[in-house]
Amino acid sequence: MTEQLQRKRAPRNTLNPELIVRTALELMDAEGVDSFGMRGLAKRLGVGPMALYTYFRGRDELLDAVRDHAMALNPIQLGGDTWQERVRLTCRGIRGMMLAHPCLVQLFTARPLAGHEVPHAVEALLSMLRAAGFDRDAAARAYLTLFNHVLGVAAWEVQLSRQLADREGRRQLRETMDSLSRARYPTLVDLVPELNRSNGDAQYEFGLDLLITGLERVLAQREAGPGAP
Amino acid sequence: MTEQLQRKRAPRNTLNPELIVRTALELMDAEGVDSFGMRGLAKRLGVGPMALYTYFRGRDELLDAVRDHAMALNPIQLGGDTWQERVRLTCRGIRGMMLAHPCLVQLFTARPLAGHEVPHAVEALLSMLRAAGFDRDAAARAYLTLFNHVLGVAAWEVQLSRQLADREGRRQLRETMDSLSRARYPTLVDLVPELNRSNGDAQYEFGLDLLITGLERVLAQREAGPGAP
DNA sequence: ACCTGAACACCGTTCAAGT
DNA sequence: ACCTGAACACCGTTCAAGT
Repeated sequence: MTEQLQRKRAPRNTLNPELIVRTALELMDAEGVDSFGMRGLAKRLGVGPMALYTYFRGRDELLDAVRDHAMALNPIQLGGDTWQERVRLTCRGIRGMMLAHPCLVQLFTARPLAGHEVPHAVEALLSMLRAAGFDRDAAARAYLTLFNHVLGVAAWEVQLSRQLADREGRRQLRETMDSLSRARYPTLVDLVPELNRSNGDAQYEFGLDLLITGLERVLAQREAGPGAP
Repeated sequence: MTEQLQRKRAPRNTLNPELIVRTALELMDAEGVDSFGMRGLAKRLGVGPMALYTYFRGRDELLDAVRDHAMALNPIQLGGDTWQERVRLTCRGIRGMMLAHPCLVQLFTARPLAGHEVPHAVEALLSMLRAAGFDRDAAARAYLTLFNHVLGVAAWEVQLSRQLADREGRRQLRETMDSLSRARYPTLVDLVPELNRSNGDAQYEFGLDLLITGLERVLAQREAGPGAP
């Protein structure tokens, strides 16, 4: 046995950036970004808290590294014949990325576009919108709207599933629903089943359909614009 | 002078729930929810940290109270002739509420619909969608999509303005923009001005127009649906 | 009831030190 | 270079106590 070498303290070269990032990603996906801490990560890795600071300047830098790593794991694939299909496929890729690693939605909302992996998806969306005929402003705004929808639906899903994960969360949710006054909020109380049942995929597709329909109209008006009154 | 009474310690009945909530709201709007702490609030109020626990069970309960209070300050007004106008006006009301108190967007994303003020806006949107002719599922999904858009655009705005507030944030943002490779991301680099200039109101209106256009089509298809192939 | 003070169990991070 | 240990300046919250 090599017990003597691994025993007790001073475990040599057990750490490296990738191992740290991978373990941090696991912890964040499991417990959420808020619950993630340097000390907890260090304990999980079997080292002292300060060992991590050899590889990362601090918590924020580690968060960025985790986000880039998670995004690189699920590269979005491009394709599609029409611009509608291309937009759908890219958005679906971004959505898949976020669902594969739920902590991504929190990391996105916490910090704006930093890091090196975000621009890839952005470039893809912007270029296909421009190629479809949207002008500079419309392309920028369309991209922001689309990304916002993907992020928002994923955030809702992740948060809901996290809340439903433990007893206390379920109790709290049920209490909120039960406390709604049917006299004051008849429509809301009536639609509680639909609001809860509204699972991620259906909700995502519904909103994306609305946006693409709207974008088609923007494009049609722009093409007919200069010629018509 | 009444110096003797107010001096040093034991300041009698200086605290009450409303004062606490109002002060907490100010702090959150100014510094952000993450930076807000019970100890800082207590110091601001000139009391010990534990004085707050006489009125609120803990930090989370106080956050909920602050959200309810902020929402009650800007009640959304209803009106409009067509369902499109009604939806626009209600969404604009929700947006105004969030812009008046930026911490609201963080409080919304942190916890789902708890509290007593959220349901009012939800009921308003759901009932006008139902009255417009949307079925139960479509009304629920349309509401979620609309609310998500309003929340997302506001969150983007708030976060950006907070980042632009201090020197370090501006430097970091500029660094991110400058580090983008024009060779890899030509469209993105080209549209950086449009993406940054894309201010809140224009971005908000753009996305809302897309959604309403999409909803009009859903409604048209539903009305023509049972009769047409 | 209303507020205080000390204390507990946490944080992220700095500093000096070990190998 | 790579990791440790003690320590600092923070948290939210519990507990016992004061008035």
